[in-house]
Amino acid sequence: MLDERKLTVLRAIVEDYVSTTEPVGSKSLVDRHHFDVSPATIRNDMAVLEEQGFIAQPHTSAGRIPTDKGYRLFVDRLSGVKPLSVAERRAIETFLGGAYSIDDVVTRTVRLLVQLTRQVAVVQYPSLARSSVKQIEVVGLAPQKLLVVLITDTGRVEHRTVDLAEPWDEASVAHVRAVVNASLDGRKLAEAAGLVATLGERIPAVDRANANTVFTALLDSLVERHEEKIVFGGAANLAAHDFSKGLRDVLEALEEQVVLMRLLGEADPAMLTVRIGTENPVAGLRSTSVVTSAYGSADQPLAKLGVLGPTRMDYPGTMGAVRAVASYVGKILMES
Amino acid sequence: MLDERKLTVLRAIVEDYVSTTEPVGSKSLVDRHHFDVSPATIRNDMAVLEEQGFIAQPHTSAGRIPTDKGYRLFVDRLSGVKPLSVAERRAIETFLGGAYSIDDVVTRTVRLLVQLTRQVAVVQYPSLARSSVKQIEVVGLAPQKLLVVLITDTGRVEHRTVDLAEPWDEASVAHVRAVVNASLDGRKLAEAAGLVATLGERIPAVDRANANTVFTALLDSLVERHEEKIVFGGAANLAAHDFSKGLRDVLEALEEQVVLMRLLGEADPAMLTVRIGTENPVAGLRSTSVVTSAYGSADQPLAKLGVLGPTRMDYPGTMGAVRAVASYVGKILMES
DNA sequence: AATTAGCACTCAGGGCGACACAGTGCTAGT
DNA sequence: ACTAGCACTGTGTCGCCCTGAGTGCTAATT
Repeated sequence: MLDERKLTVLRAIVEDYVSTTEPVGSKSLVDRHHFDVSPATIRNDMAVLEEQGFIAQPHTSAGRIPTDKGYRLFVDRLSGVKPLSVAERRAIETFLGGAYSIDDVVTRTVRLLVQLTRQVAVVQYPSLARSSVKQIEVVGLAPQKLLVVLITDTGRVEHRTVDLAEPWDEASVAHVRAVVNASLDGRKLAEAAGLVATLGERIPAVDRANANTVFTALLDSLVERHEEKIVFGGAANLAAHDFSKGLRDVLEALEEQVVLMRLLGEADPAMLTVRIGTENPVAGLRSTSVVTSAYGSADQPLAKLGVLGPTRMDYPGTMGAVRAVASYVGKILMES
Repeated sequence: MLDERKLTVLRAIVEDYVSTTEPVGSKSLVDRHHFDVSPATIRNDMAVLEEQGFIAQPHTSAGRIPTDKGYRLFVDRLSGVKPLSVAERRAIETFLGGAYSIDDVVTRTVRLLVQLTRQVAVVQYPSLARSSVKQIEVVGLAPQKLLVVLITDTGRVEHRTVDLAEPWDEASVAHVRAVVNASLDGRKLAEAAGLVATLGERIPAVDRANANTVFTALLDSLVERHEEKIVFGGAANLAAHDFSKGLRDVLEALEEQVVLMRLLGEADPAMLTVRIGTENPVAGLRSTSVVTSAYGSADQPLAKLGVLGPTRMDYPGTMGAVRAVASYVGKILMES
């Protein structure tokens, strides 16, 4: 029922609308793309496409714009992923290569995606699930204040300050430090978290209270849901497209960690996923599309990242950028 | 030349305009505020105020709106700082009290200010200028990769991953660690930074190359301009006010660290400062006002924070919130 | 059966005039 | 020094017309 030409028409409509932002009519369609048929024929095709719900007209005498369903078909069957230019790939490589810590990798990735797509970038911190305890430091800061530092073999550093009920003394702290390092060194974080509870008994009764406070903080660091730490950037690009009223909602959504979680969370971890307009799980983002991908190795994804923009976006280009960046970020983080 | 009543009129205009968003006329002015004179008299006053540049009319037959100069006078002489309610103060205290690390303090502060003022909050990370080296860790992550961790006595933790030219061995790393800790422990960061250059000679020639790479990373952590790390939040609140075209510029400015630096940097560190509209150093923010304050102790400010909103903002309220939050944040951070 | 030409139809957008209205500035009077 | 009264001015809005883009339909053509 949708022959070859109708699909081509749909593709043309999507492409034109994305680049011009204006409803596209039969006439301009045959002009810009060298169709061998007359506008009237195209109109018939468009009527069918509209009936099927792939395109719609804002008002009677206007051209057509793609519906979410139309974009969906476009993404699924009518377009591929546009590979980046060699120059772009190289730029990504050198830019990300210069990162000197996880936080730096994440913020650079955001900037990179913003730059590449001129839209909003969303990047989730890499999961600590596969990390192991490398070293734990316990340092006295003040008479009743300690700092607990957790270092993982993946180069992550987590820390907590701890307020104690009673003053600490050097020997006890050293002992606590020795105990935790001896028991937890080399363990996976999850594993280590399980062991924390058993550590109390190795501490002399007098120091037990303080030690437990330390253990609590440590446990906190070990189980912290890093997946929930998500950063975004490029909000200024939203203002360019005229969300008019919706902008408020979009910005609000972006500032809610929980919302961002859902946004990335429900995407298939194995591949590039595209969520178009109303397909979106978040109410405030019904007028936007999101392209997401996991990064890390294929079988062991570390976390996700993505790009958000108006449903009228350059899907092939955005997908290309997201895929490339995800791939490089994964590489950078895995080689440690 | 500006008698008592004229000032009162100006105050009334500012207050009304801030709350209604609409130009205010002589009639509504005498209605809402119980002036004992007729609208005509007020009109004369307004004519004078306009002549002096404190108010303006968008078009001939509209009411008046305050100019930047008018807001300036309002802030300087016609209004005070509105203290927060007891409930609000308590909320601040408990909310910030729950923070468990510097990063946490900063992000909570942003959220707090956003909540309190319903505008955009900007918070600068506390300076490390007064911190001293507490401990330095050097940990091997991979054959040619190390992690350098710097812990300060103020509970800050900075880290860098280092890629080496040649593989490391345990003994050398231990030696490097011992050397840096022995030489730098207890030093102010600036001081320590100066000493790093002298450390090379204490390392055996064979390890010199690797050690220098470590030193570079360490130096980097020591001198990193933390003042330049600035976080903001509440962008959604911008959409509420109708910046129309300006919004783009404002968002762009907010995403530029450098711009934020200038924004906070040029404010008087000793007290609450208000920068109104065109007084603003940043071009894109000419339609906004910024209320900033330093936090930390009075003589030793740690950094600055502030709130940004449309020139038409509730100055007394915003100033109250900024002052209160700055005070509490300072308290939290200084008690360590 | 598919395509095309021709034509009537619809609707957003822009320009125009009329009107109401809010708010002003001025003048003359208290 | 204040006020009442009044003429004046510019915005916003409503209705109107017109234009132009783009459509859908029908009848003719391949």
